[in-house]
Amino acid sequence: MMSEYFREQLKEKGLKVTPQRVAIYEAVVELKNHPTAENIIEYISKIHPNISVGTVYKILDTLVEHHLLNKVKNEKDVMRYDAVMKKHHHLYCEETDKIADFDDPELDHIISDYFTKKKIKGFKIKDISLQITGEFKNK
Amino acid sequence: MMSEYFREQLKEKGLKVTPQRVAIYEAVVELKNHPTAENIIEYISKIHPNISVGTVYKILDTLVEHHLLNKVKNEKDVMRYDAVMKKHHHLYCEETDKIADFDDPELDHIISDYFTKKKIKGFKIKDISLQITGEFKNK
DNA sequence: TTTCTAAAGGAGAATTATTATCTTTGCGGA
DNA sequence: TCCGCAAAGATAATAATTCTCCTTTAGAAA
Ligand SMILES: [Mn+2]
Ligand SMILES: [Mn+2]
Ligand SMILES: [Zn+2]
Ligand SMILES: [Zn+2]
Repeated sequence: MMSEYFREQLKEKGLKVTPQRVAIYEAVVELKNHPTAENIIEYISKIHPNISVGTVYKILDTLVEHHLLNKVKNEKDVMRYDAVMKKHHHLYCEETDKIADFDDPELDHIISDYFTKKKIKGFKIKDISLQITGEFKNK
Repeated sequence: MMSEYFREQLKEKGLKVTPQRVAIYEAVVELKNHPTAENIIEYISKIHPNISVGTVYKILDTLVEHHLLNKVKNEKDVMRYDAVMKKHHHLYCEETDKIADFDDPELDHIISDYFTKKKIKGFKIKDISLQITGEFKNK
């Protein structure tokens, strides 16, 4: 089972392993395209028909707080979630609302190199992420 | 008056020049830190005590649509606005919710160079922006 | 195993940000 | 100056999220 690691993580952080937490985490992993709370509810409603909307939000918050999930910025008024915890960038398609992961160590190296040489005065950088907007070519 | 340009722009785009539009635009320019609709309402309520909340949102939308303002992404559930239309990046402070502009043509050049050489398969890039999180050093 | 209890879930109300509707106002062309 | 339509105002509606309060349950302890 691929959620063994997740269960372990919950325990390590002193959080209870509940079927709801596991289902939500698995949903975020399964649902590509950085799902919304609504996407997650729809997805797991087959297994957990009675899961409460408030519970989903609460669990998402808890998991983000404990670094088991990430929130993904976007210009819409809906938060989206990501199970990929490794630092990475995002490709945004404005037309389709698709968000894809983009990982490029070479580029990261170039950028972090640049900022070790050229500091931003008055600002201590913790993290840099690229938002690449454009469109996915179908075919 | 510094909003002459703005008035001109409204006319060019066939939009009426109203005191509310001017006030909102000036508020976004004046209020540094990429204000929210609420910030804007508070700011202009001295001059326009009766401005309607819905009007503020509608005007902000209109101005964004006509490229006279920009929306700024952030992880909170409130949209923020920017009068700086030139492409630029943002410095985010998680602690204080401050968002500052960051402009660096040299860096932009390096990045766009990188992507002319190394394409992302299946994706047509329209724009790249950096989100730099960290903290502002107070003095 | 059974018991206990704090943590977590469920139901639904409340809140927040935003959008929509509908009426009134006023910008700006003629 | 007049007029029509775009835009503003008031307020209701919606959407996403959070809160409250009560019930359930994970998991530690007995
Ligand atoms: Mn909202
Ligand atoms: Mn919201
Ligand atoms: Zn991602
Ligand atoms: Zn800006």
